[in-house]
Amino acid sequence: MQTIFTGENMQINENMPLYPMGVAARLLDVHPRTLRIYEDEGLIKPFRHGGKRMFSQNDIKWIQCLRKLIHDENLSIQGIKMLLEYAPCWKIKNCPSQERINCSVLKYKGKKCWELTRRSCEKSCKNCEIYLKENKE
Amino acid sequence: MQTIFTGENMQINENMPLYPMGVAARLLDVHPRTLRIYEDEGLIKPFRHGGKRMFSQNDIKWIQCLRKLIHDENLSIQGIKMLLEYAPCWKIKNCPSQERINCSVLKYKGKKCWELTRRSCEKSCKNCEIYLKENKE
DNA sequence: ATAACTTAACAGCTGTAATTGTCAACTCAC
DNA sequence: GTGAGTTGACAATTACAGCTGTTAAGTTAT
Repeated sequence: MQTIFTGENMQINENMPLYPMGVAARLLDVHPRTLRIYEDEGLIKPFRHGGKRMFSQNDIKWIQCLRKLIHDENLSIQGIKMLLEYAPCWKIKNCPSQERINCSVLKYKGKKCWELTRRSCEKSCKNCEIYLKENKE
Repeated sequence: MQTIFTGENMQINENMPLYPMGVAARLLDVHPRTLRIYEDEGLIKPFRHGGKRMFSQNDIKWIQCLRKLIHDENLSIQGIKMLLEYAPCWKIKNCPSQERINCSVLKYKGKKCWELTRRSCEKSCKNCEIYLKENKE
């Protein structure tokens, strides 16, 4: 059984590309088509393994946020795209603090954080005010 | 013939409450109901003369912007409301400069400028970078 | 007191954005 | 080379936000 992880002693984290399209769609209870549309719109940027999309746990959580914005907050996709040019996602969503803890997207600072390479994002978040606040105790 | 303007030697300007509901609706080619909905949503704030709404020329122009955002840019009302918390209207619309000149909303700086009392808005706009840029020659 | 407007509050209509469905062609593991 | 799952590109469906229509009651001007 070969895995796509080639690293040695790699620890599992939220940014690893774990789920192929079908699994991600089932986890989110949406049609795979929907996820492809989100990608076309630039709202998500899953990894690619060969030609195939691979979704991380953070991708899943971000997509859950997206769907809340669309369905609970009545934002249009176009509106979300514009909002993301002015504010990072956690400001837009304004999740209650309970929910914030579960939403790891919040730990990353900057616009369109999911578009950053995970590695650089992971490094810089140590200095992120949100990250520090969430982890001070 | 009594007018609602009590001032002496008042000059006509874009912020005067000139149009009652029916006229405004006809100017904008929408149902009066629609304008009341915009107000309920907090997107416009027409003057009141007694109980009756009175719309200024700037109100009309701002509503035209609103309708473009909704119909041409596919923003939801909820999306516009959220966007206005992060950026002034002219940044959201990103009108071509030709259009900007016609849209006097652009001359006023600050969030939700149409919610400010016109008087204070008029005063502060002299220092507004946008206003200065538009009027430097 | 009449006419022409307004108001708020109900419900009904409609366009379309968001989502789903289907297809043939392809990758890849075993 | 078979099966399970993917890809992109077509179209069909559907849920609902935005808008309109209608009503009865209230102003205001003449």
